[in-house]
Amino acid sequence: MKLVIVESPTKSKTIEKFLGKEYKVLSSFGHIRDLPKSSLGVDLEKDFQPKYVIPSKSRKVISELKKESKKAGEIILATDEDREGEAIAWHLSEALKIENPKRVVFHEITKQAIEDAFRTPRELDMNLVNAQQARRILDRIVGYKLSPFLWKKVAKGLSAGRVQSVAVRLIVEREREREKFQKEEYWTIKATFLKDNKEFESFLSKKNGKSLEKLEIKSKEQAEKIKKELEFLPYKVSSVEKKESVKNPFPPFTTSSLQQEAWNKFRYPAKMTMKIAQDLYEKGFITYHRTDSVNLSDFSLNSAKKFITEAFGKNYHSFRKYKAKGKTQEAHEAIRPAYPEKRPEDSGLEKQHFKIYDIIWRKFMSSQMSQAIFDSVAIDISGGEYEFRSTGQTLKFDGFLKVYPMKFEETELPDLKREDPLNIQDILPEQHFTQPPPRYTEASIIKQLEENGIGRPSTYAPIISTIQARNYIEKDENRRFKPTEIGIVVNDILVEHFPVVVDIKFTAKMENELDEVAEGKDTWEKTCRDFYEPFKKNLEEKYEEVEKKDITDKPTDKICPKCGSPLIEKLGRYGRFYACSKFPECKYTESLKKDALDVPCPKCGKGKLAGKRTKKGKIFYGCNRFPECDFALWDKPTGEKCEKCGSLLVQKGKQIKCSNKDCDFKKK
DNA sequence: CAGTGAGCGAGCTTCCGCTTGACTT
Repeated sequence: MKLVIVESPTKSKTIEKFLGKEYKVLSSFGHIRDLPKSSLGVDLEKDFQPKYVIPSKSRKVISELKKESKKAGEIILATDEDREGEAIAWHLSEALKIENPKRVVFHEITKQAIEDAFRTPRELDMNLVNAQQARRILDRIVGYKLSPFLWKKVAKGLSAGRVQSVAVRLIVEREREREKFQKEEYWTIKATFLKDNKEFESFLSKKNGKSLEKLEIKSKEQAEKIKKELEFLPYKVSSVEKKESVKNPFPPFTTSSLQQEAWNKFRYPAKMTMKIAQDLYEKGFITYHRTDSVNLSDFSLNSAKKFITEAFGKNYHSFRKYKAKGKTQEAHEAIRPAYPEKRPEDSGLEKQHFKIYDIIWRKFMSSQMSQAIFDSVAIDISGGEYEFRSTGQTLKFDGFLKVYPMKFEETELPDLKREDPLNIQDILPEQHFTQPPPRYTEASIIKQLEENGIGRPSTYAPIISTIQARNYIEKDENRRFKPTEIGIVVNDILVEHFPVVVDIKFTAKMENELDEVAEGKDTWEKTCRDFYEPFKKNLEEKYEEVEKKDITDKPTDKICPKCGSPLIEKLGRYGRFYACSKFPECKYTESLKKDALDVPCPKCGKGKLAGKRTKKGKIFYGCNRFPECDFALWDKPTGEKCEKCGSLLVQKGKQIKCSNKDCDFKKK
């Protein structure tokens, strides 16, 4: 018997089918060894020697694998062909004490590819393993050295890391841009012209042959003055430009683009999308859902061709290969339907699962289709020193849009020729204001991180959860991210005192060095040393330099009701609170009541409801006289009362409903 | 994932990346 070990149980099931009876395929369920959770686990005196432990969760897996490996005549490690996959293989060989592990990698889960791969096993690539170790150790040092610094200088329980701190930084910086932003008024001038009893729209575009800048018309007066000038001018067509324009289809999904589209189309949080994708993957509907690759297997390309040709005709099909921009560690395919001929409507899937499968199927199928073709026309109309421009487009050939519908405007312009005279019908000045850059959404922050190479497919969703759990950021009323006060304070400390680590380019620089290690041009120890030596020196200085009080404390003129000493305003993990200046002798604290709603408690009538947090960080609304009154709700009360039963109404998502479980009252 | 909590400073917290599961002393 030959034992094959892969990292995922679903992968093990599928490849077992392709291998003969003499193979047994088992799964490691991801990494099986790691640095210990409760200590640094890196010997800084001995060249960063890591101490690996087997977490309790992996204990059972390992003992099972050990048992089987003793029976096996040969052990083959078939984890993914990337840094992490190579490291898992190495950890397995160490933990299971495998003498001469055979390492096998394949890019595609087909009989042919797997058989080929098994005919050409190689040895473990220790350079690649060492690049992973360097990555792991650097992340551990950054996280486990910076976090305690924050505990000491700001508040306990805080955290910092190569990835999360940059994510928070982006959100804080965006907020600052918004605060700094001064909106500017500007005007555009829209006109309607008439030709053969057909009206069409046009926008003022030039004056004296010079393009009008966006902010050139600044006020109503200015706009009205131009309007007056425009009213009595003679107009004629000065140019007609007709051409074809094309729109190409999009590449198939990666984890990141799937998460973005699921948010943009359905407002699904990344975590939810991943849960649904996991189900679809386990049930065999889609390929692996944690990937940064846009590659497609030959099998899938042929299936797509067959499907498209049969369903829509040959002219709708077009072979397309996609390449990821930038660096990727391509161990998988893009996310695509496992069996492209299985159309969403025939899948038997429902609701959320249907919606996610549907966009995966459409994105994949359309990626192999022809471009859409538009007839577009641009018409310039001159009058005196002014010029208007009208643009129109009509769809000539839908191509991939047949499967992947997109909103676009179709406007048909009348058939005009140069020198045609025109009458102006209506002149409409329109007021606009420049807009501040928008707050990040789950979709746009993931996009931004990915573009900077920060985080991996398996971590985008957890990153978003972590920085919310730490209370660094929160969602506003439009489910967009804004930083909290503690988030801003922590970010500013990191940016001021540890600029190297929270540099947006830090990850990219690290990746370059890891590549050197992977290519054997550099050692992992040197990579760690080059980072750690200056980091250590800086950290020591900052422990001296930075004063906690300066960051968290503000004096107040309030007096402690318990002992009469002054109260101080302090900043904790969950925001500001008042505390007695005589702490620890007097432990009096008081909430700042910023989060109290203007909703009286329906139980005691004396208190008000206030937003609070459970120990796990989940928000609920409870009476501010707790513990004397224990009234609490999960959903945010609106302040109104139910028409049916008189209980409080609450906001649940978009819906307003009654908080009384036995009452079915709903609104909107 | 089906129930909610009073301490935030004083003590065991924290990283990133791979993968699913849930008795263990």
